[in-house]
Amino acid sequence: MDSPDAAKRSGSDRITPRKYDSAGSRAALMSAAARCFGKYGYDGTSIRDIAKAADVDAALVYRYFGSKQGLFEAVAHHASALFEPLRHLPLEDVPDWILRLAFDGPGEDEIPHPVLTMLRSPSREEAVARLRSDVTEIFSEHFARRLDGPDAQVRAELLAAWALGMTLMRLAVQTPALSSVPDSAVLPYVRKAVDPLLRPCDEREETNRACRCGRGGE
Amino acid sequence: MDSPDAAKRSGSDRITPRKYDSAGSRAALMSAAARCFGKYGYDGTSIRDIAKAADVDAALVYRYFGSKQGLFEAVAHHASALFEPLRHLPLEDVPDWILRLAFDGPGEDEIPHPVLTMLRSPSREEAVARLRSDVTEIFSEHFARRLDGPDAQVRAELLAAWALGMTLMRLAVQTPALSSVPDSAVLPYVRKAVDPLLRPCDEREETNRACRCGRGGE
DNA sequence: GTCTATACTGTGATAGAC
DNA sequence: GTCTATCACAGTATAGAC
Repeated sequence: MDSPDAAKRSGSDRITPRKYDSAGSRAALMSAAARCFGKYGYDGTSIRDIAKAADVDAALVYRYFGSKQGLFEAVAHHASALFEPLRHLPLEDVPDWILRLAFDGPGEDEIPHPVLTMLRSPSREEAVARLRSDVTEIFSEHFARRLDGPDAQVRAELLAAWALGMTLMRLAVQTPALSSVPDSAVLPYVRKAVDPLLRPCDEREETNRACRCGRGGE
Repeated sequence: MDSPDAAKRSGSDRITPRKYDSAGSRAALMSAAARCFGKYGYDGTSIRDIAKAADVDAALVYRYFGSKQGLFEAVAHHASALFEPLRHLPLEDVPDWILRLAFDGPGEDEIPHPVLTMLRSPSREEAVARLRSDVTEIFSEHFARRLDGPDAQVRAELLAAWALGMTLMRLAVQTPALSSVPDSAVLPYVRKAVDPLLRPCDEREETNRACRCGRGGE
């Protein structure tokens, strides 16, 4: 944790106080902060941790972001950006999109999934509240209106639950199959499991429903 | 949070250093710790927070549990206890059980869901690792062996993902419908969505389908 | 713009009085 | 068994030198 070369000096020497590159320092801080907050949560990461990971002085956090909270706000992206496409997505594309929602996110070293960051930062109540309102607005309200039949809101939230569960199994629990397998191996099952949620009831056209296994495009 | 009667004195006075009730103090600490760790995570909870919530002196934590980590270990129950019934559960009962897994857990003020506690305590790496190994052992390994057809491990983990997603939508994201509706309103949809994961392929009763996947035995 | 030094608070942990 | 006092340190944050 405190290895001698932790600072990762630029090879030779470094008497000058780094380059004078405010934009670079700012970006480095934000990148490191996103990683740390996502991995260890808000309370589990200190300003010094972030600064060290960014190879930048800790005081710069306060210069550029005012406080630890300010930095968190700056890097805790709204989850709404992830969910936005659902607004105008044809219903038949929803299963595939749900799958990508869970599988497209970066792996481990890159910028972490915003939902994971918020779940791991329960003390940032505003961030959790924002996640709740984002999910509610897009799934429970907007998308539910596009669903025919009863219990539309429940079904819409079950859809979100499905995506959330797969995401966390991959990124947080890191279960062997889901975190290693390509999304193509999961797609058919997601399609079949999500499908009943999108239809009004069970079998409205039992003959036509037949087998979607063979077809389904691609 | 700091109301004058927060201490909840036993009615009249309290000059004596509480009752001499080691078992009671111990239990109060464990109960408060479970709540706090579940709500705010390991790093978001201090020993003094727990002691105050339990109306017990903070030093007793070290007397009874040795350290903060010790207390966490004592209250961070193995998730395996929750999953254990899956081992000998008839396949047709699995959908209902999955639902109860997500809906039976206590609401908000009682002892929180162990999975939520672990997700919110990323710095207790052993706890997270134990959750992973529990899920892996019971779902990916044991239960997957009971599933016919290909991709049994993926399907078993998708089942776990489904339960995890519903649980977190209710307890962490607190989405309006799922966190208020009774489980009976969700049951039919969970049944239909989970069902395809339990069967080898697509159709269950329609035998004359032109499904290219293997045949649905049974 | 960058870094050092430091103030101040909160935290985990311990010793010892009662 | 319970509680007070306290230590050593990590944490956020600020002031100011360079």
